[in-house]
Amino acid sequence: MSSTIADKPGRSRPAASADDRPRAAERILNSARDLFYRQGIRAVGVDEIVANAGVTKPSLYRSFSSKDELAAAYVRRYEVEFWARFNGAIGEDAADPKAQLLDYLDNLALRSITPDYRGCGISNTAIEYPEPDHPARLAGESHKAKLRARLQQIAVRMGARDPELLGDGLMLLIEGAFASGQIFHGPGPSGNVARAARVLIAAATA
Amino acid sequence: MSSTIADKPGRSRPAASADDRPRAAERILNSARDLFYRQGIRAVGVDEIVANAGVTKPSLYRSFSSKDELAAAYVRRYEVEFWARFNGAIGEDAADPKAQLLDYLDNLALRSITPDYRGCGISNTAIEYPEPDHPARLAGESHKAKLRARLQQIAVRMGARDPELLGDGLMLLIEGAFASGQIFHGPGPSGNVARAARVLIAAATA
DNA sequence: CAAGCTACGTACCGATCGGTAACATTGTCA
DNA sequence: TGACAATGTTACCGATCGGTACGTAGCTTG
Repeated sequence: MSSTIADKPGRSRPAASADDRPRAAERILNSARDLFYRQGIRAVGVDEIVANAGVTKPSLYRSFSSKDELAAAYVRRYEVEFWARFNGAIGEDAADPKAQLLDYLDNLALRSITPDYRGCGISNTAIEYPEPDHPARLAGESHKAKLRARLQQIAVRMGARDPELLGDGLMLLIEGAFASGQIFHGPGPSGNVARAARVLIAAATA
Repeated sequence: MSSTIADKPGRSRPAASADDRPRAAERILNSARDLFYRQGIRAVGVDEIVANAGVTKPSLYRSFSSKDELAAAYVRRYEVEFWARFNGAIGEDAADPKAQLLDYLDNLALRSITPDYRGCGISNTAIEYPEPDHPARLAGESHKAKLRARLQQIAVRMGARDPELLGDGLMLLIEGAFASGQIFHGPGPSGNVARAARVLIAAATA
């Protein structure tokens, strides 16, 4: 996958040390994931990342060529987690895509009204980095294009008259929940994302 | 309004110079508005702001106590511009709130698919500053609460059966357009925001 | 054992960050 | 003319930024 992360070195197990604690690169990416998601990428310095990971700075730059590349690795990893959750709720061969999508949205609604909710790490990253050639943004754009296509495909399987319109409507609701979920304190508009989607789906498939 | 900005000093016109060029505080806020919106707040240094404004750093700190306060002033100013646009499309006493809201959304759809679209400066700011007591975030949260209430009020006037649900659905679509409009390159999901809203409104008022 | 390699740490770099102190200049008004 | 408000000028501060040169511990293999 990502050539940025050191994979099997010479032969057999290198096993960093006698203990089986994860290798530096993985600890760094774990640390970056938490800090980037919670505070934003620009708000977190590389010193904080390595301190939180229990490693030192050169270890970071041996596995990642720059902070920008680490941010891109963070986005790619976030995408894996996203699809795990999404596909966990909505199987590719779902018998009832509508019910499964609404399951996902119910879950999103619940998460989005928790106090420390921070929305989608990928959307947030794209907002932090408008430069069109930033590696993290490029990874994020590719992910969002996949999600849009996937929602359109689900709309087809739900029998929508205009699948592009329904897919985009669902995409807007989801992105809206990502954003407003981290702006409102108590239960905000994102708490109604599943209900709004239900209305949209019903109207689009009636 | 904002006590951060120097307002009428002694009496009559102070008029900084013989020329009628805007005062330093206003030039700085103009400069910050453009740079913050286009690049994000954390990405822009105060040196760049003052250079772009044609003033010097001490002038900035005479009118704004910190960069964070300047960011808050930027949000408040952005809010004024937002309501000018919104209320320009949707009068408080609109005869046909549905048509006027769809007008606004048509316009939003058009803007959101332009190449350099950067979404809502206030949403972006809230995403950049998750700290709950940051002055710019506080100003942004207050604005979004007002917008939510306004959309709910419009939903009432449209005769929605469940105005909170319709208002929140519209809010999610709008925030979704803000976000995805700056993620997708060509025409993305945000291009369908007005159509999706039309479907939602029709179903909610049928 | 000694070479060689991998994985890591110590210490440091120049640049930039937000912010300030002290003083000079200009225009307005009384 | 003299006080005042507003801005510019210059130089500086400590902190933090992303990034790196270089040394070293420990395992593996001849």
